[in-house]
Amino acid sequence: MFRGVNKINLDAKGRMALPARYRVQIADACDNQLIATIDTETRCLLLYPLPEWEVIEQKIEALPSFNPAARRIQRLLIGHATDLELDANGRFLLPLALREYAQMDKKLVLLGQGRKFEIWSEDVWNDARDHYLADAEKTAVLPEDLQTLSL
Amino acid sequence: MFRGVNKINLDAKGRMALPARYRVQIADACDNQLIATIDTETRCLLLYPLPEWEVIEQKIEALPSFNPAARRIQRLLIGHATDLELDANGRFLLPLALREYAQMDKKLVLLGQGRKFEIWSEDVWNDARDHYLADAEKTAVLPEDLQTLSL
DNA sequence: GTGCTTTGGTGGTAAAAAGTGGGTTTAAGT
DNA sequence: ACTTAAACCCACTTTTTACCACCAAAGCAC
Repeated sequence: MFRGVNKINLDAKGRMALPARYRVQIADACDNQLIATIDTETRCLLLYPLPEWEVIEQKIEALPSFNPAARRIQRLLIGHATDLELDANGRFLLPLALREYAQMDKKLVLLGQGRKFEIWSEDVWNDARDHYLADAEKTAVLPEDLQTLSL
Repeated sequence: MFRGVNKINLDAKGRMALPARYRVQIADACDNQLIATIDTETRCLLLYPLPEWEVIEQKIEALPSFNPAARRIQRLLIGHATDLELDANGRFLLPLALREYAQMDKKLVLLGQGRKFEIWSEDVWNDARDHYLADAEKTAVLPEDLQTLSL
């Protein structure tokens, strides 16, 4: 399970370093084979260990192709999915197209999200985070499970 | 079950010492493996023994990713959750991002809350405490169980 | 009550690891 | 063939973390 916030700098070549504390976990989960794609709801990127992604990809592919919403997801998610590999220093190159989608400049935030990571432009993340903290989604309907969740 | 209020000082590196009276309990509850994350309602932190946290995390992680309220909780709670380990002197390092969220400087308050702890900036805690004492929440509707609770 | 011992809290230091930058080669595309 | 970009490699700088030592306070015994 991946957790936590990490401030990360993108270097001049568009590379980012995976924080060291995740390296062993990544190494034996997927042999440093990662997949990055876009989040369809928000301007951020999703980062999966390859085996984890393959499961999701299969589910997406299995969706009925005559359904417009399904087609949308297929094109966006699978269409933007990119194979990444860590270099000797634990870094990987984020493709320009994905960086542009997520409005990234130098400062990024890597967010552990269980089986995957999210990568945000720091500015975009700060806005989203403040928005969430300000109860923005509270009025939204909560899933049954969540209403009884005891922290 | 964790109980009690403890005044604690943060040192220059952002480390805090776990009060000695909780040490044995923590050691055999979770082998000194703790998780800190943010409280979404208030500017304070939550501190869980790892096994305790994992139960919660699994519930949150299983929520549907296309539900906005679920996404909010996932990003805020799992996104800010950080693994902590006690050093040889019973201290752990609070990540800068969490310290900033909870507006912490030097003086903290550690609050036993059953299966978890809460960590507050002392100033923030004093304000919140006074606020509670001043009946601010009295008009709110009490859950059924609470109405019949006998102290 | 006084002194000694033990335990908890605090601060600092040094070694290791992680992050960062760049240069060179190889591949790819025009 | 030439230009551009990505992969690989090497080296430096900064940060982190593990370890050590000291001080203070509390408890115990005499």
